[in-house]
Amino acid sequence: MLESHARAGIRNRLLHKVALEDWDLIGPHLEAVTLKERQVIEVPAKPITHCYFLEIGVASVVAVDSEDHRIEVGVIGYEGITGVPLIMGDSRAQHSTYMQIAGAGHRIPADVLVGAIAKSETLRALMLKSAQGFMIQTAQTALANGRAKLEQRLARWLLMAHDRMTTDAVPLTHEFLAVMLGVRRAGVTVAIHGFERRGLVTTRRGQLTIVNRPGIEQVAGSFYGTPETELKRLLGDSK
Amino acid sequence: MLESHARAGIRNRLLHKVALEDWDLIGPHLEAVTLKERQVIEVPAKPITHCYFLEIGVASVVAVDSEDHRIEVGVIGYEGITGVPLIMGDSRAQHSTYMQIAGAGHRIPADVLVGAIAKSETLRALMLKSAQGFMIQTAQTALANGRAKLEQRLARWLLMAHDRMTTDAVPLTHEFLAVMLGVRRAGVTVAIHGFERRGLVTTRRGQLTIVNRPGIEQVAGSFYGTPETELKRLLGDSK
DNA sequence: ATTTTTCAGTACGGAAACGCACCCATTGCC
DNA sequence: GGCAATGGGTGCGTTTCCGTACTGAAAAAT
Repeated sequence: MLESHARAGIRNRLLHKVALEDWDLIGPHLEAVTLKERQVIEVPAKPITHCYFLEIGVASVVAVDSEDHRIEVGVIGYEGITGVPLIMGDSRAQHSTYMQIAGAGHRIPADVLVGAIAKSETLRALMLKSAQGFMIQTAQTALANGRAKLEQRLARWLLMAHDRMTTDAVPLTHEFLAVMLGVRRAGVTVAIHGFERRGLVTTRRGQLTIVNRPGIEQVAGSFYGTPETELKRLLGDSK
Repeated sequence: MLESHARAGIRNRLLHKVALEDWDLIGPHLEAVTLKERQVIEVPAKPITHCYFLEIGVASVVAVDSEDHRIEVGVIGYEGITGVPLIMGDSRAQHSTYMQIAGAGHRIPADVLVGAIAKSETLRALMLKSAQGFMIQTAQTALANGRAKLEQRLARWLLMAHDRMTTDAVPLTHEFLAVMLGVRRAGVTVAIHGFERRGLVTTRRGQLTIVNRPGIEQVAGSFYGTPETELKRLLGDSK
């Protein structure tokens, strides 16, 4: 549980934006948690038990179909909340959600959040805008998947992860990057080499460090940026 | 405006599900409209003026970026409503929305719908579930764009359009199919030939007729079906 | 310290789709 | 009926990425 005065230490942008009047609905029910790499947060078709306000780390939302095709449809970090379907009135997870980069945050029981959203119009509006932000991200992912080259998609992903991290070191294997982008592992390896050669990143086994972010942004081009800009608009760019 | 007793003639599934108690918020404000091919419904970054409950026809929601890359992220027909961002508390359109297949329906002024959603919890829940359904569709599109072959994506699109049509004739040029799928026009032409050779469709200039739907479903495989199943679950399969 | 596992590097043939470009057929228009 | 515009068919070289698979290096396990 999180005391009212503890709000100052909150890094999660969404929690930050919870109105003072709404805080009693949320704050007392938050449970601080640490989240390991690959820790499962939601399983497709299973009820959502908790929603996570991340402080640190990156969660990956991955769509899976009946033939086991899978691809990431969005990432969630300190800017948002997991369990979007819950906000939409659906108690079940549609996608697989798990920590891609270990972190920490606060979680709230699903039923508490649902109740809070039902009670407070302002809280509901906030959550809905966050969900809308995620929707935009998913749409942009659809665009990138359909039209961007592997290299551009990789750049986009690195930038989105970087936005949600406090260091430049991305602790991920090529294998996992490949799963998220829906491409071959070897394809990722080759693309990273290209980045390395151009001085955009450095690599170590199981880790990649962002060296030249503007350079990566240039590679991603217009495939990166829209969801980020739109989220700022939705949640207000003030602070 | 639509009289209360006229509800029986409504084909739109969402309107159908509007509770009797909520009907006064909606019904009196509906305006019957016919919608031509390519008629614009929403323009990116512009305010949404009306939401459309389609009866007939198919609307296409297309994501566009600053470098003019574009791809369809979802379709809307008699099962839903346009203007999803409005339901999420956002007054501006994120994507380009226009009629892909001409039709008709009822529209409601944006502010009226927003007001109605604010007033009625049940109406809000209904609209949110519809939005959630669209979100699932977008996620599935991201999956298909990333992992499916052109042929599978084409099959998927045809099935989704067919679901929303009353005939088997899809009045579309290869050019437009190509835009929606984010591929070359010539690529669509070749893929359609393949379908034709296998007796799945027949074609005429500017038109394609679905002959063997099960065959097309087989081509699409698991890339088709999830959003459809989930929408049924969300809106209840009763009736 | 040795074994086992995981991860990254690399290669190669092939499939899928692209960019471009040209031509013909159908349709709409004056 | 003749002309312009639109839509469809086709070809070709090229790019991108896949499937598969083998290897060595680094890390983890015993």
